[in-house]
Amino acid sequence: MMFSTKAEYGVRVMAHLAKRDDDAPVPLGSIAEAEGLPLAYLEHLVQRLRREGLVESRRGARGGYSLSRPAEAITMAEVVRALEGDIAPIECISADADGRLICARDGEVGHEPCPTKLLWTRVQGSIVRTLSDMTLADLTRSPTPV
Amino acid sequence: MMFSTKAEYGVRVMAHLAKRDDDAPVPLGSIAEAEGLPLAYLEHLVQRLRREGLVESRRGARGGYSLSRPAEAITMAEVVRALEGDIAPIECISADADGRLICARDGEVGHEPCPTKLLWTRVQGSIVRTLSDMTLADLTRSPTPV
DNA sequence: CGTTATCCTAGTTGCGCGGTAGGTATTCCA
DNA sequence: TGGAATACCTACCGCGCAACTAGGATAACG
Repeated sequence: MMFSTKAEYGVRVMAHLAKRDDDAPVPLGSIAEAEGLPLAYLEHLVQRLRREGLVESRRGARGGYSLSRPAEAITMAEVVRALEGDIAPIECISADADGRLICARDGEVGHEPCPTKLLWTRVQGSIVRTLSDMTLADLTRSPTPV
Repeated sequence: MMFSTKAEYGVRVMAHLAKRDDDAPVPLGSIAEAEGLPLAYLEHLVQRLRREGLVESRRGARGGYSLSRPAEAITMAEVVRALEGDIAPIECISADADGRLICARDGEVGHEPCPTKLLWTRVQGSIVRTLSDMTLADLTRSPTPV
């Protein structure tokens, strides 16, 4: 597998929130119970989502979490990136500030650019593209139209 | 990162072999030295490639490895799958014998199919598609035409 | 004030990645 | 015919990180 359970669980939490799009916050405990996931662990994940501005929290009794934007305005690329960090197929590929892809192996051995760079940048591009083309709202519009 | 160094190193070995497409086998030691990678580790990786029929070996002095097919006939999907195992974005998504994608969470909680399945199957599809559309020969045709 | 919740910091545990080590089998060449 | 040179095989290992758990502090509501 390529993404960890951070992405798996975190996406399920977001999908859960997207279904209840009334503004009332949902306590994480009820999500954990409904999804069968450990609450203490979800707390870590949802903090990442909050720091990236994808969810808002209300503390105290009758508190909980809610989406900070309508589901149509949240791309899955944002969600996954918040949970997993930068999306790169392998270690040596990363994006600089401008989003341009750089390969750590380039110029390492002295001669031409790393021949495998082409492969990994294409893979990276296709992953990011499909994640960016999909919003949270698309997840709620099941049952799965493939 | 999503793929381990198995894929990274293994692809580099294959790319190395693709450049020398004269039929003489290349000893792994020379590849390890040229690429700056540990020989003993590469031996494990190249065994996976051999068991999947992607490379052929000749033992003994003047032995080594060579591609078992022309580079144009080896897709990167085959290479990566030989090295990493089945390609799945997360644990709960896997392919059955017919290549149909199944989600381990489906029907787990009792109600509707897992709403996140749509996301992960799309990601899986896009990864496999880009890996399948590319052959080893494409890697040798650098310098990187993006 | 007590209950319900988020928030924060620290552990803990198991496992798999990224190797090493050492030996055996096979083939070429002088 | 006997080394070299190579592939092949099995076993082992250390360390980092994923996947949690624990326990408390803080805040809001009734």
